Amino acid sequence: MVRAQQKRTLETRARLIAASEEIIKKRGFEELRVEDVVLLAGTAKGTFFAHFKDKDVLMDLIIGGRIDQHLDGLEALAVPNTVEELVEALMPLSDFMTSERYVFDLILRYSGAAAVEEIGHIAMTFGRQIEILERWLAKTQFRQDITPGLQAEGVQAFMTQAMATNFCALHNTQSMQTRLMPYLAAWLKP
Amino acid sequence: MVRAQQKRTLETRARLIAASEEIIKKRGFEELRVEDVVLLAGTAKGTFFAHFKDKDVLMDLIIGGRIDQHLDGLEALAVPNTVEELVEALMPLSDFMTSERYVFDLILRYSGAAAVEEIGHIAMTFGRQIEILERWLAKTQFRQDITPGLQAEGVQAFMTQAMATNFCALHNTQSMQTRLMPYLAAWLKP
Amino acid sequence: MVRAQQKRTLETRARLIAASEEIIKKRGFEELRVEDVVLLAGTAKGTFFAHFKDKDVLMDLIIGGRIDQHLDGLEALAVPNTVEELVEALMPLSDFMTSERYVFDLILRYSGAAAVEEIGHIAMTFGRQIEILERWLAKTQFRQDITPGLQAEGVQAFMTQAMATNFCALHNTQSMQTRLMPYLAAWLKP
Amino acid sequence: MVRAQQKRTLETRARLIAASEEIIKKRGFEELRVEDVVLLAGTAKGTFFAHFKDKDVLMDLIIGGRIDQHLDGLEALAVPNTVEELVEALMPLSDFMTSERYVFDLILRYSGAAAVEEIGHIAMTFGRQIEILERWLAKTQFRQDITPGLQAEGVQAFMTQAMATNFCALHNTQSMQTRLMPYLAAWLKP
DNA sequence: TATGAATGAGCGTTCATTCAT
DNA sequence: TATGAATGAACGCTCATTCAT
Repeated sequence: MVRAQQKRTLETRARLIAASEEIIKKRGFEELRVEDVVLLAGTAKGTFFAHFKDKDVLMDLIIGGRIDQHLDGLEALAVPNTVEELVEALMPLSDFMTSERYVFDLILRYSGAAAVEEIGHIAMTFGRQIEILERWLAKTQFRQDITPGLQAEGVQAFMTQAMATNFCALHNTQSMQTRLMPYLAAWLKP
Repeated sequence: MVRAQQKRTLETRARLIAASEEIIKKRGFEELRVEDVVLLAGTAKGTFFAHFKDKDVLMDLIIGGRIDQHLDGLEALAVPNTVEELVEALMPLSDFMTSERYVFDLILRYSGAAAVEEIGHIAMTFGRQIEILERWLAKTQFRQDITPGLQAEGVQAFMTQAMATNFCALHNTQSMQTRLMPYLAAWLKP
Repeated sequence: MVRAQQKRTLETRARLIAASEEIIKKRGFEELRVEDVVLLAGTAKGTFFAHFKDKDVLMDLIIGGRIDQHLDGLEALAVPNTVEELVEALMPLSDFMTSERYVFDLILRYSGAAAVEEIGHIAMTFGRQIEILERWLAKTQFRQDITPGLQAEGVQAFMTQAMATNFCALHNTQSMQTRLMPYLAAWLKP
Repeated sequence: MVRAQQKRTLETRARLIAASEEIIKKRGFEELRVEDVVLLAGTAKGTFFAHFKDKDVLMDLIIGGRIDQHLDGLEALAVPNTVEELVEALMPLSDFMTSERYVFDLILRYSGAAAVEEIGHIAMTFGRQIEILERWLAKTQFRQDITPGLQAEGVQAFMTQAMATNFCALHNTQSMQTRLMPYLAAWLKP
């Protein structure tokens, strides 16, 4: 009973998400329209808003999912032993986060939640990213004077800084790696 | 004639800005509506757009102006000799930048310009802030292994990180100082 | 078994009605939402519609019930011998009918049914009101040139007129009595 | 300047109304959709709501206009000297008011305004109708014991009563005239 | 410059009602 | 009977921006 209904609910939800992914693949995140999603999913508009409080909740879900996939990728890697390897490892994630100005802005806005109960997918991934970096840094010989946790937060800070400059005409002539490297070298040097 | 017209033009512009400031004081940046501005300024809507390419230009102008005032304040200070003093000095600026989520988001978005000719007030203040920090750091004994410029960028990155966590329910139990201090201590330690 | 099920059915129905009355008491007729009713009654939405063809049937039931209570009150009274007494007697009913614009509109709409088999509670009360008035008027010396039935319909027409003006800013400075009196005096004068 | 702008405004408004009339002619009042109106008028949806607070304001305007046309027709007539003539004269108006259940309900709801400044077209026509009837009744020999104003209000009350029964399965076998006649005969008899 | 009506795309909402389980 | 997710057709709204005068 309950199980069957939950199944239908989950199916509808999956259809909405699948339709969204489809549209994003074709036209990008910024071009996603609720109208198009329900049309493609074959549901009513009201159904969309019964599943997602608003469009941003869906975006948070999908973008958070993508980031999580990248974090899965990171966890599958061997622990990087050099700053070069660290930067290299972070590139796919950074590429996704800067793939669209719209995406980057949305990530920044949702990276922190005003209330604990409002913490969404994207905010969670920020915590998870710190944990991964922390685990890595605990195993490296980079720096021993500060905790791996603090080191991890620093890496995140510099990564954000480097990504932000990606959208800036003054700096984006260099590749993300080239921008990120000196920061991390200076931050992590023993 | 020309002089008279220029005078009138400048007066209109000043009225629009004054009206905006008035509204911001009462209701905050996010609640500013062009409609209300022109109503209070006693002009037509079109006049607003004859003076400012779009609403964001006005925002950039006002927020950039506020940041500049804080930077003036920084320049009036003695060069900070400890991380504590540095953090202390940066607090008023950081307080303003985090006064509203809307303001913080807008600052981040405008901290870099997509095109060089589009560089606005806020983007300029980021450059200016780096210069001030660079000058300070050149005179301190914090760290000698990397350039003051790189050190300055790191301070900015950590400040952004600390400000972002301000809007996050998980971290904002601590004061900005408490959050910023460990970053800068670790980043600037000789 | 059948008996037991019927009992449960009646209980569910009673719970739905009780929940509705509760909500109406707190928020008024217009604010009643099926959603809230089933929530308070602890049933599913579908259950509501298993008991009432649509929301209006419930409204018709409740409002009709209230009107019937007022008609019971009328029947308990001595036959009014003057127009003043007649108006006085009708006040409680008129007060209820004009308690909410929404209620008045709904009563008007349901005072007649498009099909004979659709005649609901409210429509029945209109018939009953006519009968009561007719009985009264048959016993009075008001007017002998037209039938008590026609007199009754006229009283109803004027009562509606007076109630309608209750919602009109131009007329509602006077009390319902003051508005209704001249009509009935002129209509019933021998 | 002002004149020119007013002209454009009036033209747009006229286009919206004309489009609405067109749609009403084809599909009736109840089937009018804002979406269709702006499509046919060639304006943006926002323009509609800039001219009319909501759809009901437009309806009030159009229905009020139609009623006014009928009242113009009444004023062009010779003063009716018999109840038959009076009823006959009122038929076109009554026919329009009962042409759609939707229209009749809307008229009833808007016949009185909660606030003086909210008085709309329909409410005005009710006042105007009273004035016309009053003028007529002042010239007739119907009844001399009550004022023409009171007589007029009675006529309106009975007309409403007769129209309401039009939508009622129990009464609408008779024509409006047949229903209205006895009321007015009894009400206006000298 | 100044005017202000018009634009316009899309979001979010509403909520009684239906229907498959 | 009971369930509750899904429906669906508008409506209303937002509000920065444009453009003809």
